Amino acid sequence: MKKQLQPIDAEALLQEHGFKKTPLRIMLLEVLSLSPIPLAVKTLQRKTKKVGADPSTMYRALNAFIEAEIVQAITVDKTKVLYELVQTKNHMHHIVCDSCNTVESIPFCVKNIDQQAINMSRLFKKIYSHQLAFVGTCRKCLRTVR
Amino acid sequence: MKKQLQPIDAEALLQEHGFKKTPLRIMLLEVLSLSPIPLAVKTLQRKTKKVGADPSTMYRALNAFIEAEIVQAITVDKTKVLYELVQTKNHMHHIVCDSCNTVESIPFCVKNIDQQAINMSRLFKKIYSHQLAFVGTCRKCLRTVR
DNA sequence: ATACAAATGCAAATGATTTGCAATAACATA
DNA sequence: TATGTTATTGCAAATCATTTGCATTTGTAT
Ligand SMILES: [Mn+2]
Ligand SMILES: [Mn+2]
Ligand SMILES: [Zn+2]
Ligand SMILES: [Zn+2]
Repeated sequence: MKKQLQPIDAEALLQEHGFKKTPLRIMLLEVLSLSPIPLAVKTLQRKTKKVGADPSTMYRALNAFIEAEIVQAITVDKTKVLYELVQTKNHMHHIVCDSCNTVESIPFCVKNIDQQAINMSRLFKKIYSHQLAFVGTCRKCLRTVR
Repeated sequence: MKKQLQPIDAEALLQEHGFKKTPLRIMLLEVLSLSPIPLAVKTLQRKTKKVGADPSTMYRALNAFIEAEIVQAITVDKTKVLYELVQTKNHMHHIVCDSCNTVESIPFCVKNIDQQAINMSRLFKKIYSHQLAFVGTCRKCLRTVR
């Protein structure tokens, strides 16, 4: 069965975190909540064009959300930053196409992965989180590219 | 037992890849090969100060090495890019301290992790690589910070 | 309706990385 | 060892994403 995306109650979420309910921030959270994949700033700008916000406002909103842990930035490689809502239920990992840069989020996590890492570490004795990203070539690109 | 770091034969490596043996590139590879952790550009600039290279030269060298797959860039979060030699023997994952940003490389990999990801993917049927980074607070910072 | 703080737009600053180009250094080979 | 070819370098300027200062606007509580 396919995962159903629920539009978030953006206004409620903003209120919970003490943010004012502004058009951009509301739309930002809605766009993010309706996306099955993490989105680049450029994409977010395009998708929220209707409320016409300045780039600086966009960045300020995203950083405020990250600070509040409503949103997380995932960095796939050194040139690509993507934003997604923090999903407390099931955290996500990602697969990136090395050809078209398509990103797929998958609710995947190896059990005990953190503990295994700890066991191998000299410097750490506790881990709070981890980020795992896969790189491959998506089916579409496999057809296209050679 | 502690992992022994072998200084690499930088000149041979450069030759194998058809690079000219210049002072900066030789020292860059030596510095990277002697570091137990991936290094930031600033650190590399400091550690290769003796050969006095322009930043643009440093970046050109690093990008050439990445292109040649001698070096890989790992991106821990959206503001931090680190470089390390590609270790064909045992690929690395990383643990980052959320306080002091210390990075530790660990030769750790969950078996079959790629296949498990594939099984959950709609868009991909093959994965070439993955990057896994852990975040915690290192022992030193646990003592220091509160 | 008023008052205050948060959020915004705009322009300018920042900072890391890249690029064009002329000068230089490395390397092959004569 | 001298010479020619090409990769590599330094420098300055360009680029690009992101951040910041500040005056103005907007949201919200009273
Ligand atoms: Mn996980
Ligand atoms: Mn691995
Ligand atoms: Zn693709
Ligand atoms: Zn630390």
